[in-house]
Amino acid sequence: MKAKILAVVGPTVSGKSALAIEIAKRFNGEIICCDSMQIYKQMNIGTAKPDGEELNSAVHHLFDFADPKVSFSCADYIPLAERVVEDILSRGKLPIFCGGTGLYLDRFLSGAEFESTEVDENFRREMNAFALEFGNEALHQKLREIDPKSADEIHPNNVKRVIRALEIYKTSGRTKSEIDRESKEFSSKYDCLQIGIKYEDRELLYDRINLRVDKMMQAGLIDETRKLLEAGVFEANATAAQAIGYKELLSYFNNEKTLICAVEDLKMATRRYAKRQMTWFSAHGNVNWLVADNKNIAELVFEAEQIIKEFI
RNA sequence: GGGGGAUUUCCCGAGCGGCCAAAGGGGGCAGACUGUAAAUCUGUUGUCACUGACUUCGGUGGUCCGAAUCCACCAUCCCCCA
Repeated sequence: MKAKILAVVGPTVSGKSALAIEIAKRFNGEIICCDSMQIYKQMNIGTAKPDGEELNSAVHHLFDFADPKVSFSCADYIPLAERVVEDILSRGKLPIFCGGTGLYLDRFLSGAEFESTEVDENFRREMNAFALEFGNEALHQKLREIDPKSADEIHPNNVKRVIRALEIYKTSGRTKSEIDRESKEFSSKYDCLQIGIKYEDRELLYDRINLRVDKMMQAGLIDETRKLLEAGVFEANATAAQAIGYKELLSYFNNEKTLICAVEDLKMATRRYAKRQMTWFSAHGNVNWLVADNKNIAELVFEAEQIIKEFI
């Protein structure tokens, strides 16, 4: 019998955090961050991290602990999440993943053991230079020679992925497609019920995004960005520097854009992100969708409760 | 009052007689995603009965076998001279 766990997923701004807290209260649960950006310290406003009051209303794990200057990846996340889940289960509580980073959850639930394929920054730089000089197709051809299956699956223009596939071969001596195939043989140690929040009316979701961004600005996103800038987060080229919110405001600091334009960019980037998340979640995992249009939190909680009761 | 330049598909912007439903970019929409994922990449974007037809390039009328492209007038905007 596999241990039962929960995950609250969905696009940004859909109300996952609030729902997860209510579920935690009702089912003796503890929340685990499944968001690639809320894990970082010093990034509170821009990542819409749960605030003090929310953090007090349920136990939260893996939020606000990583140094934004240090690169953190999915690979780092998995073992940490594993440890936290086991800890929560050992205390007889219900682990509840909450967050919009579909890849992290997906990789965690796959149960696959990770190969010790390392990151090789020099190799990445070298390959990038190669692609710049000889073209994306030439780089892709290199991949085709060692791993035709991956070459078929990765578009030549997706240089980042092509390089990663090459890097896997270089550091592990095995091809990406081989490792992928083996990883499929693993199955999850957990029985995870995924609850998703979605808005059928896109306008509604986009209105929420715009409102949230305006609130972030009022709450001091500019100052928070300035502090990250001064701390050198953006030069570090770390994962945290990719976070939506800060990088858009950078063009304002550099006098490339007016503040109004930068904020518009931020809203747009958030909308696109939300769309990518919806695409991901509708294609991965078995999500039980709750339609949030015109519903208040109490109604959503009630619907979620029904589904969870049946699951548990 | 006189002279010059503009007006293109949701936006910016190429085109300057046929190969134009109209380059390119942005945005929109859809999708992919297995150790960088709030990242990266792909497709699509006038309408339809969609290997073809129809309507579009400020407006109206011309020239021509044929016009977004040439001419005339009108409208709006910009610049220069007074």
